[in-house]
Amino acid sequence: MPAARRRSNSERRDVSQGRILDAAEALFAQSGFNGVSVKDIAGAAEVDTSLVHYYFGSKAGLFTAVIQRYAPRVNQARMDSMAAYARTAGAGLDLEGVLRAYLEPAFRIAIDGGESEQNYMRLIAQVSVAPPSAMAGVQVTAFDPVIEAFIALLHQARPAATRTDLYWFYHLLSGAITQSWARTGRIDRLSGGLCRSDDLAQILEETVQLFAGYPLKRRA
Amino acid sequence: MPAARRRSNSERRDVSQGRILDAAEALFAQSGFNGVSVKDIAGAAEVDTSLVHYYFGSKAGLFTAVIQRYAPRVNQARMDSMAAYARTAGAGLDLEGVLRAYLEPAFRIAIDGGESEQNYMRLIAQVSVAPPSAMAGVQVTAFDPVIEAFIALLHQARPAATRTDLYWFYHLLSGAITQSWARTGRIDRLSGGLCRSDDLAQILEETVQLFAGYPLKRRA
DNA sequence: ATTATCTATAGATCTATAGATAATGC
DNA sequence: ATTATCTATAGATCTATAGATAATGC
Repeated sequence: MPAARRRSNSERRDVSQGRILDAAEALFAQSGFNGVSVKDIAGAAEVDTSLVHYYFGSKAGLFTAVIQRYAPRVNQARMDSMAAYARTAGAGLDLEGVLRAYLEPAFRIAIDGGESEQNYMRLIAQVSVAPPSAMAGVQVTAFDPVIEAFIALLHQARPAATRTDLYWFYHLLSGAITQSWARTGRIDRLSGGLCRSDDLAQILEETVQLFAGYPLKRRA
Repeated sequence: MPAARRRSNSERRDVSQGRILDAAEALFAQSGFNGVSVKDIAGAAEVDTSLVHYYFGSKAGLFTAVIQRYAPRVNQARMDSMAAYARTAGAGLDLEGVLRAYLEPAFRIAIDGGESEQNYMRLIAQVSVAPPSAMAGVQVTAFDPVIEAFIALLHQARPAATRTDLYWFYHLLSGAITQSWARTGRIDRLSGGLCRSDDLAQILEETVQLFAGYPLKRRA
């Protein structure tokens, strides 16, 4: 039996913060901001309650830290994917390609990632439909710049569409995605098992096919 | 000044229950089940806290009562609308018509109704994406039978589609609707005011147009 | 006599902090 | 010396109920 290894302060810090963030992410995703206590989170993370306040200041601060943890990774993956597609497709850029370039990275992170990434997506889904007051007043604006880039690409794929069209299109698309991230099991129950809400690869295809069919052009 | 009118017990009961349900609906929609206290609700309803327990037993019981209040009205309106459409359209039944027959009634209730109806829709939206544990364990199954009827009509409009196709279609549609009921103001901010998330009449049109364009037929 | 409403409070829980202790840092 | 962790607790708040009072019912 080896002697207990000496851990540096930054190691201890990282480990504790990571445990707290993982536990908070899972519990917030499961029960919402107000459905979980700091004590619950500390218990799940196997640290003391006071340590949560030591590192994150307040419960709201912890919530914000959870939300912000993977945002840069998701944003970067989307930006890279859209840039790569725009480059390869050139003038042949189309709606299906743009949709796939935007949607695929986040789905890939959820599919390839572990529970943590999936809890994160579920949490983002809830925050997306909740009024700010329900979730510690956290507005999710971290993804906004990437959405602007996505809208710009959509415009290239459908030059005749108005900006209003494009934003409504995004509104409906984001709703469909939110529903999928949430993984409530509702469609499993309704369909009698034909569809599985955790089959993200399938959902990605369904989403692309449905939304790629839209003319995105103002009716008379 | 007239003498204080004598109110019957059933009147007093209805008034108090109604005030409590209205207040609960508004506050739950704004802050979620766990973001609101019974005291908050009683205060907004201008009744005593203990009256809430007298009429609804528990906070969870009140939440369930709120959810169930308008469900029959929404269900009945949808069933009537779909039956009427199936009758008039006959063999000429198409996807756009089916979508409109299913979607229009709930939108109409929200558009023609007051704040209460709109708060209700917002609450349904949140419950739809929340795991059961986040919302007093309330699963929304009240609408399930009507969804089955909708799926059956969809099948008539797209006979070649598989049941799996139809359920995925419903999954994505319900996400879009949920996002719209939630009225988060997000699309208003993103679009710089071009789109308004409380313009339900417009959203109904956008939703019908987008989803009616889908071939709903298995790809190769 | 029954139903609706109010008063008062039990008992649990929650967020947050002050201050002590135990590690690592250098 | 500084940073991480633990102990103990303040002070607020929360759900729920027991029991009293004030209405209506008949």
